[in-house]
Amino acid sequence: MYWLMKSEPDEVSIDDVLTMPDRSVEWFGVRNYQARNFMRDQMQVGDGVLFYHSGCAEPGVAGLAEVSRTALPDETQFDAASPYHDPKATRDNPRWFCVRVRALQKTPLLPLSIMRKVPLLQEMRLLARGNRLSITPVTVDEWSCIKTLLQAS
DNA sequence: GCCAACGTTGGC
DNA sequence: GCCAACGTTGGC
Repeated sequence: MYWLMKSEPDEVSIDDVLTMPDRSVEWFGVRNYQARNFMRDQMQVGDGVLFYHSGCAEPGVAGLAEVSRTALPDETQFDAASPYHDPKATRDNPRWFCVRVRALQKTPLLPLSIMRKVPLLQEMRLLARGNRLSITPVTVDEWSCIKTLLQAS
């Protein structure tokens, strides 16, 4: 399957991940049940990932990545010092899970503003009115379209 | 900084 | 189970 995963570049950018060991990072900090369920129940090793920068001056797809490990409990939920701490989570009954994501390459930025204008992308979950999900599925057609756009730029 | 949209919480 | 209040997301 294919996914789009949002990250704030001030927190973890595509450049950051490319400098990490194995060029990969735990996708910690997701605290939304729908996004959690995608990671826990559906994401498989090898799934394609559009690495999206959000909450920044120019939001958009900034790189290509892949799922490199299926979901495990998100350690930050147990860490009282973490902003992602969840007092209701226990080791025996974890609430939050995260996959590991390996960056493959940085790409020229494909801005959200451009994606909104591409006819083939109009049905993207990302573009749906009021969408706030930080992880959204991407269809095969959308994936192909975006890869073409990235190569063209 | 604003604010629309949505998710979660908690009283009832 | 309802729903008002509140908090968060995230583009602009």
